[in-house]
Amino acid sequence: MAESTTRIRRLITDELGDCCDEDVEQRLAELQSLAETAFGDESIRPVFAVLGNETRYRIARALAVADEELCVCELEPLVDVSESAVSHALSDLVDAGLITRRKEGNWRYYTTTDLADSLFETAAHGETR
Amino acid sequence: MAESTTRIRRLITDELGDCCDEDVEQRLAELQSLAETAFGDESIRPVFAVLGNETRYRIARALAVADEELCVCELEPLVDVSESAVSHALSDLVDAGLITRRKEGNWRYYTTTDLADSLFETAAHGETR
DNA sequence: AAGGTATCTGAATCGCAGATCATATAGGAA
DNA sequence: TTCCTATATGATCTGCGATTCAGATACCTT
Repeated sequence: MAESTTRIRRLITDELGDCCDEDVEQRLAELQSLAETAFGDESIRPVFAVLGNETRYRIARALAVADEELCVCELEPLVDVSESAVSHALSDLVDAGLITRRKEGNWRYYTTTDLADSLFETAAHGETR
Repeated sequence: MAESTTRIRRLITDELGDCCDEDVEQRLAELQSLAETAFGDESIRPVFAVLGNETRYRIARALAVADEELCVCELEPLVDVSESAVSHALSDLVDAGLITRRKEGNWRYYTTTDLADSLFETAAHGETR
């Protein structure tokens, strides 16, 4: 603790020309409050992690681009992994809230959720609004 | 090839009641075209992968929430890893286009790009527009 | 110049994520 | 029921990613 604040103190000194203990306390308190705001809900992080994998990304992208539901056997030729891997990937995507599953007989039809669609759209042009 | 189309053929038969070779060819061509559209630009995937890691996610979130630039020594207390790990994480975030670096003397100031801000915003309410 | 500071970078380690294989489940047809 | 099909799940293994350590770099002060 004592050691961890020395850089912060020097930083404040550089920025303001001077620095007292109170300044350090205040900056640390600000950072603490920042952390609470920023890390309060980390439920979105797994969504990014799921889309970071090539197999899952490709499946999600294919479902987003397709204007219809696709079933497993249609997705399999699009990625270069086993059928089992596709199934695992689909489960992960469903768990992350990025796609939905619909059963019909032996076939399972998948499509993207609004979350996935909006993330891809945002990522595509990279601007807010 | 011959074996990989049998499920597709059965699927089309189930869906349309009948299926000829031409139907299979057409569906496969559609999937091929879908793949080209969906996978044409995968430059965004690393962005998701970068944000999937807790350390990098937290740093990016902190910078997004802060209404000012932050330097490394202010970010370090927010994550529970070594200073070196923070530096690695920052490099990865810069490479992904999620944050920018500004030098000032010995201090490096970081802030988020529009891409990061819009991705967090989109992820937050999970809808397009 | 020399010494100190903040940060970065490369090498090495280690744990976990992502793949496959084998098996389980569930629905349909006979 | 029994057999086949499509998909899911569990176990296992292996390569890669995330971290740390050690050293390098760049900037400032004296």
